[in-house]
Amino acid sequence: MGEKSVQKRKFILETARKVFVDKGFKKVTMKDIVEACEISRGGLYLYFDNTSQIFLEVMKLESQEADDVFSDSITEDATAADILLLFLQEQKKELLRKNDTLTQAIYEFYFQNQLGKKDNILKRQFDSAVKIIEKLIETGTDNGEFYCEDCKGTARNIMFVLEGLKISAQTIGITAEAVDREILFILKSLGLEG
Amino acid sequence: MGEKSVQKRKFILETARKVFVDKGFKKVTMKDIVEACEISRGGLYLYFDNTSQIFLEVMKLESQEADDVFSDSITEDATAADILLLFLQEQKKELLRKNDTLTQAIYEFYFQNQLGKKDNILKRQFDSAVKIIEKLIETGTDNGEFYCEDCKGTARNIMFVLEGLKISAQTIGITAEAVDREILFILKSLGLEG
Amino acid sequence: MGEKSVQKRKFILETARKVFVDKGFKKVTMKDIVEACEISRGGLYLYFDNTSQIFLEVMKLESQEADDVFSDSITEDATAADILLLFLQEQKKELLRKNDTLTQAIYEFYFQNQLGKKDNILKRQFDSAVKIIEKLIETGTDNGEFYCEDCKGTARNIMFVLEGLKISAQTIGITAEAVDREILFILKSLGLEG
Amino acid sequence: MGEKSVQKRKFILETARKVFVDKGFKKVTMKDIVEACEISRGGLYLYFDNTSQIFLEVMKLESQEADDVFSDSITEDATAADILLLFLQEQKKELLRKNDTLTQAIYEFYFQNQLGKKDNILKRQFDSAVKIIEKLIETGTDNGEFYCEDCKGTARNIMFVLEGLKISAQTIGITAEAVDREILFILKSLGLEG
DNA sequence: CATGAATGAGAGTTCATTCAT
DNA sequence: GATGAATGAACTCTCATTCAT
Repeated sequence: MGEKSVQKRKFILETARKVFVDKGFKKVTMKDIVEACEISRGGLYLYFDNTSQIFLEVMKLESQEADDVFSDSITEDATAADILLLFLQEQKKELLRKNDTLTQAIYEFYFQNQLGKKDNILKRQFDSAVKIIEKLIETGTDNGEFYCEDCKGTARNIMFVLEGLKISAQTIGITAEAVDREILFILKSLGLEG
Repeated sequence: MGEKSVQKRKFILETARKVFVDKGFKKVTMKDIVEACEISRGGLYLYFDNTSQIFLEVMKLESQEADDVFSDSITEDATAADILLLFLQEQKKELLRKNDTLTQAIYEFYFQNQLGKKDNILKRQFDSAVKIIEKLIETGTDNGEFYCEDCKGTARNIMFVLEGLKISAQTIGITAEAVDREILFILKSLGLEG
Repeated sequence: MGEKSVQKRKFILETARKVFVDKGFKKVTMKDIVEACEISRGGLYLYFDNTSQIFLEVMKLESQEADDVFSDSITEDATAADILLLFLQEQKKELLRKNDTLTQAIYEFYFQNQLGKKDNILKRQFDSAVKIIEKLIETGTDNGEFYCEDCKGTARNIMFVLEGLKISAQTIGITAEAVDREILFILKSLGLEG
Repeated sequence: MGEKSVQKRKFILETARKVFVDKGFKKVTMKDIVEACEISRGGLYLYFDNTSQIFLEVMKLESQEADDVFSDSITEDATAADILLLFLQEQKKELLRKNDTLTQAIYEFYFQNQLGKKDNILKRQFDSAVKIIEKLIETGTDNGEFYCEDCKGTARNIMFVLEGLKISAQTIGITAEAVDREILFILKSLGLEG
């Protein structure tokens, strides 16, 4: 595949992302993507076979970029509490951002595609997030910033709460205040005052 | 609509439930339900106009039955801790029951139908569950069974964790052990040993 | 058929008439009529087999009533010119009455049902109208009210103009002024000043 | 849409025309046209959305061709009487041509689609025909070919008679002799002997 | 006589996918 | 590589008509 096609491939994925954000996963047809990209019907098939394949690639791109953002935000002189707070604020932003998230599409995708454990990007992301938070809490506890008996358990608890908030945001709706309340609850349980 | 059709209506809803359990919400067509019920194409339309309507009715039935089960389990001589434990065990069972749950379909349904706050059964259920748990924790705290500073906050936290577990079960998959671990974590935070 | 069924039959025809006025002929389904009559689906079939049959009967009723109205209007002391004028005014009213006419339905019906010459109520009505007008003109000419060389030809001409106005009213639309203009033109050609 | 599809588009319209001639307007389904064209179900939808759209285009084509025929027939040395006679003979042919006319379909179409005054091809055609006839009669009167007091009125009268004949041909049926009779009547009223 | 549940044919419409150019 | 016309399967929905009660 030449330089040109790499460009086009990327263009398709970026455009498709918008479509998925708008419509979720299942509702999106190859036709939708063709039209959004303003390419030919057959043209899309030169690059991708179906919407699942496209979506997987979109998620790959997405998670790379997310990682980059996260890495950047960890600076030398930030305390564990700072970073945890930052992380939670990021999550809050994501949660409440109704109109520029793949969240719904991702859930739908995993509903449809029971890919088991392999290739489950979502699971990898969840597990790695747990580890990072655990590390943070450990560090913070060692520094005397937090108080925590079961760091791993707490990390997991935090992640499940966040998942719960995320899905609630998509189904029953959730206010900024409700998110704040939950974050505060977490912080208090770590002995912080938010 | 006579006695007979009430029966048939119920039969359709029960059959449709199975279809939704199998396929989620979006994938289900009127044709799927027609075939599952072994009735005629037009016959289904005598009772329901579209899959959304059917699904709403299925959920209504479902939540009535769930309420019944729950009410029954609250006996005179059960302690708050007993009931809370029972509730969590029920949730665990539901969580792990992969092949007989509407969970996925429900999520999909609410993705598609942004019904706002009215008619959102899910929200009503969530809120009422929070209240019940709060009450339980209060009672338990008064009785000296638990220790808890912020009963409402804890109740909410529990529910969000459960939501997080539920969606995780549907997307990244979750083991019985993982659920136990989270339940234990909750109980410990209440000063119980599970 | 008992007294009761005769009543019901008539009720159905009267209700069906309204439906045909509203929707024309082709668009009307047995279901439409069932619903308008608020009777059972099967019930309608006890009286009529299809919409064509119903429509024919509606027309029969209609033409009986129209004849009655017309007969009544011919009084002893009316001049030929009076009666002709009256007839033309009646036609004008009918033409412009957009929302209580079977006209459209009748045309549609005859489009669909090429019943040849037998049973063609429309043709019978047309021919008899020509005869009546011819008679009127003859009488009027004898009385010196009109001037006319070819009475039969004039009568036919008048009827075709009226047909042309009727169909135009249903297709390209027509104003009261346009109808008046045509009536005046006819009267002038008879040596009258309208 | 390339060169090729323009051809196909035209092919579809021509084939659809035959279907409309056969069946009128309302009865015609997309399926009918698909089958007549021997193309695929989806194929037709690439070109047209529904039968109304197709019919409008068929009429457009039709009226273009009709205009061409008419223009051709007006030669340098023809007298007004010649042209008027020719026009009436054309109309007669059209009237009596039972099996190759869109007439019925056109009426049905305008029954269904109360397009008001805009886009009403029929009205435009009627009005323009009136003007042409008026001009002819004026010219003929100036030349001493005809005698006529109210040229515009006469032109309108002729057109309404023709409309009346046209609809009568479709509903009550009409013979060649009847048409001749009416044409003769018109010509006589212009002082011609036909 | 009357009801209305039930059936099944058939119309409209949309897309994934292919393939000649 | 790229196009977009073409196909056909699949879905939704509506009714005429029948028939057990």
